[in-house]
Amino acid sequence: MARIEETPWLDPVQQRAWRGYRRLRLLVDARVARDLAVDSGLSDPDYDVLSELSEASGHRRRLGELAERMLWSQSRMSHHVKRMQQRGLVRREECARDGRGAEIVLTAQGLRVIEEAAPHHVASVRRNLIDLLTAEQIAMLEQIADTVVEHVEPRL
Amino acid sequence: MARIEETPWLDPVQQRAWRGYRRLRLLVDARVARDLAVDSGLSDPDYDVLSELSEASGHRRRLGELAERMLWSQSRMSHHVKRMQQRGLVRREECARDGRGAEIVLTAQGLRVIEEAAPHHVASVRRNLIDLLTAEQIAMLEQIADTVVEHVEPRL
DNA sequence: CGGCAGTAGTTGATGTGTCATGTAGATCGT
DNA sequence: ACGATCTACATGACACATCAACTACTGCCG
Repeated sequence: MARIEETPWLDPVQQRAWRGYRRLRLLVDARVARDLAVDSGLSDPDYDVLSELSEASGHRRRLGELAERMLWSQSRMSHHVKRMQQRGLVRREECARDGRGAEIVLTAQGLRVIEEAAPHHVASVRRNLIDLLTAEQIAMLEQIADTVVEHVEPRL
Repeated sequence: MARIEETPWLDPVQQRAWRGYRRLRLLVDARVARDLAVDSGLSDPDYDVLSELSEASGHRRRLGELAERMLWSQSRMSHHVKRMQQRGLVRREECARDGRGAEIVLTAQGLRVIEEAAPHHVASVRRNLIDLLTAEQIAMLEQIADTVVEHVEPRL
C-alpha cells in the first residue's frame, strides 16, 4: 500500500459526499430508531433480530448463524439475546445435534410484537428515507450499496 | 397522516435500497472505526470531536455549540468530553461570560493526536468508501444525502 | 480408546449512548 | 430587587457493543 504521506486528501466533492453520508446516517438512524422505540418499544437491533427470526423456518435459528447473517459478533448476539429473552421476545433451546449449540426461538409474544411493529417501521423508513428520494435516487442508492458491499466484504 | 394500515409495503427496489443502505452502513462504519482504533487509538466519536475542535477558532468551543454542530445531545457531549478529558485530549475551562458555561479546549496532546490521525483516517475513508465509487456515484451520494438532510432536518 | 485442536457459545470489564432528572447561573417581568 | 422561568450543563441508571478470556462440547488423528 502507498505510504500515508502520499494519500491525497479528499477533494471538495468527495469531502461533501463523505460528510453528507455521515449526516444522513446520523439523522436517518436516529429518527428510525426513535420511531421504533416510541411506536413499538423496540430498539433497532431488537427489530432486526425479531425480523430475521420471523423469516426463519420454524422461527428458530442457531445463535451463530443468526450472528453471521446479520454481520454481528457472536458475543454481541449472545448478550442481546439474553436481554431479549428476559423480555420474553425470544427463547433459548438446546440444540439436539450439537451439545454446545443454542437455538434461538421466536416466542408467541415476540411474533406478536414484530407483526405489530412492522407496518409502523415501514412507514418510518418511508418517512425518513425512501419517500424523500426519487426512483432514480433509490436505484442509485442500491447500486452504490452493492458496489461498496461487494468490494469491501472480502477483506475483513 | 395516513393510517398505518394504508402505508404500502416497500417494493422490491426500495427493499433492496434500504437493506443495501443498512449493510453499507454496517460495513463502512465498522471498518473505518476499526482502522481508526488500530491506527490512532481513537473511537469514531473521538475523532469527530477532535476534528471539530481543531477547526474552531482558538481550538475551543462551548459544549452546547459543539453538540449542536455535531447533532449530538448535550448529555452525550458532556459524557464524552469527560472521558476525553481523562485521556488528556481536551480540557474544560469555565466560561467568562456565562457562569453555567463550559468551554472545551483542545490540548496540545489532542492536537498532536488528531494531526497524526488525520492522514490515516483519510486513507481509511478512501479505502472503505470513496475510492470504491465512481465520480458519478460520489456525486449522487452527495445529492442523496443533501436531499435527505434537507427534508428531514426541520422536523425534530 | 485417549489426547487435543478447533468450534459454539458465555461471561466480565470497559467504553459508549440515551433518557430522566438535578443544579446553578442567566434573564425577564413587575 | 426579587421571584418565576429558562438555559447550560452534569449526573445516575440503564441499554448496548466490543474485546478478551473462559467453558464445554465436537471431531479428528494416533
